[in-house]
Amino acid sequence: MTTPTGRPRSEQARQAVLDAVDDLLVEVGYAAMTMKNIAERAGVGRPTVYRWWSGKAEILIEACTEDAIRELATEPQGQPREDLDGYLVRLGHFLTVEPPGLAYRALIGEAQHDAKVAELVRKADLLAPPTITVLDRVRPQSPRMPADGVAVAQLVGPLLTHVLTTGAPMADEDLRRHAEILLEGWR
Amino acid sequence: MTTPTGRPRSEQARQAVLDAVDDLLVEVGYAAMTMKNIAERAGVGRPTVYRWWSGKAEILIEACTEDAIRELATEPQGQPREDLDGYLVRLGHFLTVEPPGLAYRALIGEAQHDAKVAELVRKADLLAPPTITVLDRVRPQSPRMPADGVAVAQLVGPLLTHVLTTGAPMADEDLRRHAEILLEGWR
Amino acid sequence: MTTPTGRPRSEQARQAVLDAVDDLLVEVGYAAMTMKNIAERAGVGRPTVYRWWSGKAEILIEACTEDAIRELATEPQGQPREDLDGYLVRLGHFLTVEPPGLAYRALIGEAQHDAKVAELVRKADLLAPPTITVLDRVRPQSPRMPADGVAVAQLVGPLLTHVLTTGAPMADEDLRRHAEILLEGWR
Amino acid sequence: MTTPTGRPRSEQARQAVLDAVDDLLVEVGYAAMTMKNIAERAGVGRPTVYRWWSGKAEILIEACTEDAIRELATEPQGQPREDLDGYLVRLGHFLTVEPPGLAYRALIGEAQHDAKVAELVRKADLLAPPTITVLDRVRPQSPRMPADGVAVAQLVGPLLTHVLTTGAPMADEDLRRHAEILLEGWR
DNA sequence: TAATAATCGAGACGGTACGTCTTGTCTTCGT
DNA sequence: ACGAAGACAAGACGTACCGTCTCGATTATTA
Repeated sequence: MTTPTGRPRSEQARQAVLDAVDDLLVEVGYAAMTMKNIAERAGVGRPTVYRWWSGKAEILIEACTEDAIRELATEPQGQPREDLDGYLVRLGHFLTVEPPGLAYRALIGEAQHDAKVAELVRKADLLAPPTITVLDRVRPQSPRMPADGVAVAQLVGPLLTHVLTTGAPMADEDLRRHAEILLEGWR
Repeated sequence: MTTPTGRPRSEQARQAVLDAVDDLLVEVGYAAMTMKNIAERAGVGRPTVYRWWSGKAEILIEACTEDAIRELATEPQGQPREDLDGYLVRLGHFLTVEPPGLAYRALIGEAQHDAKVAELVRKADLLAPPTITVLDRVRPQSPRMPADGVAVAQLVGPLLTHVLTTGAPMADEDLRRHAEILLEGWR
Repeated sequence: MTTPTGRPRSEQARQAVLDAVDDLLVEVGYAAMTMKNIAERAGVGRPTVYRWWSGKAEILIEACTEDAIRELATEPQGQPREDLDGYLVRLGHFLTVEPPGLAYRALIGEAQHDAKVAELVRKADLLAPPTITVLDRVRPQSPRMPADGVAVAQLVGPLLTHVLTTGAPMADEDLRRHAEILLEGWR
Repeated sequence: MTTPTGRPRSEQARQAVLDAVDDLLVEVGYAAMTMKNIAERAGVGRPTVYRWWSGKAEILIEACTEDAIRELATEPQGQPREDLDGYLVRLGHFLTVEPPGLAYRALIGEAQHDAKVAELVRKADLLAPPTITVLDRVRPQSPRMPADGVAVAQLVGPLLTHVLTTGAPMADEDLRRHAEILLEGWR
């Protein structure tokens, strides 16, 4: 066992960087966010940022992971269709309006250009936990629902794809139709 | 009416740029591809590139659009499930191995950071035409299949999402399961 | 023969950089002068500075060489002693007050740390030409005056050394004494 | 009167720093010597270095002052010319080959950029003591030799200037000529 | 024999210059 | 008028060192 020596990491600096990234994402967007202005906004030296994160993607994923899970929690509804439906509407809003959702999209985007970010996104697998929570509610009425991996993809894939390729959420009506068909297929 | 005077645009230069982009995408990837090295690789002045395209995304979309549609065409199979299934396998390969597929993913990625690219991607809507072709084949046996927009999303969304978030295609077995459930839901 | 192609070097940018260095040397001194603030002061991109000069020493030597020769020119005096004496006083002032003289000292200083600068300083040999001009005037009365290299060193060496090690010029009285002794030794 | 309490200064740390500076000067040169690598080389914390010295120049002057005086001591020769001559050859070697001599040149160089270092160099006045020792030997035969300040400058100035501006010592032949002329002037 | 206090090595901190890179524009000459 | 070549201003990149700070641990002196 080695006792760490030297000055300990400043939790204040860490939090300032995470907050700065949150703010900048909203204010200027992912593309215009640079390691330089993150450091300046956080009131932190640039090397301090590089000491703990290798790029803006890594900071962003740390900044938004917890938020995402919390924000996607939904109350159980009476009916399976309402459960799925409500969740999809919630998710559509998350991905097109809320900062952590926009951050997640930016990260998926970056992942297509950078293998390191791809690995981070793959590991974070942000949507799986809240989606599985919802799926578990409808599982009793859906005996043919496939394994989690496939079921999650079936539920959120169409919506996520639509958002990523058009920038807009699917119409509520279409989401309802989608949920209905899936439930039918899983029955 | 103005008859253009002076030296006309060089078709040779245009083609050299498109070829350079194709090559560079494979050799160095989207991120490392710059307007500078595109121009150098094409043996063309940088201003010539900027004169006709506004950025690498625009060049790329011009370079790969036609290819995509052609490469995703599939032969009709005997059974609906085999039609969908074969197409999905083909699409998985396209998105993870073939250059136009990788280019499309890169463009979707860039679209998350750049509204102008998002617009290009939205307009190109690369996957819809070949997907609709396939859907039309199974439509007779799928009376409850929703409108094209939703149906396309339901079919390819789970796969595309999986590729974009993990970098790998879905397992063939999972694709089969997915097609089966959808057909059930559409029946 | 190769005709140079592309946009030619901007003489305006070159002059702006040389002027900026002159100004900054006076305003903030050699140590605080950086490639960054030279570029900013000149209203020029940093790469433009690096394209033509490798460091501030190289810019400075280009900026002050011509000035130096011109500023050290002295009128012939009636007497040999007055010729040497007047020149030494002039040189003391040059080295302790005038910008090109301060620049030259800074360059000699830098030369002790950087072999490349040392080479530049060696080649410029700023003091030799004006000093030889003066020596030529007293040569008729100084038959034993040694070769230029040694004579220049004997005349200006004591003063330059004094300035470099104390920052101040030698007292006029001491300069007079020095010139007198040298003339005696050369007679 | 206050007797200092607390842990006393570590003489071991002080010596380690001085040794590290000596080594680094030879190994990497003055320019590449940083407070950081001095501390690392000495196996000492950076604040410990800053606690006792304000910069590398200050350390260097402490590290080499004593050496210089000792190393420049020369045996009395029979003849005045041989006394001066031998000393000048010795000094040329000192300034171009021996570490303390190189350190002294580096300090004179730094002094042109930094007033604080200039003050240190001015106070150390490294060459005066050994030079005066030699001058005293020839004073009996040199009734017109001026005051120490001027005489020292006259003797070593030409050589030091030559070394500082060219990096090389003067030719032995030229040194001999120089000494001869000075003695003539002082007679 | 404690308590006190200044030192020590280690290393993170905010700051800033470094020299390189790419961006998109411009200028020049040749086609 | 368009082509290539390449210089231009701008500014982010990631690294290095600066001098300061905050640690826990050590080492004398003082009480």
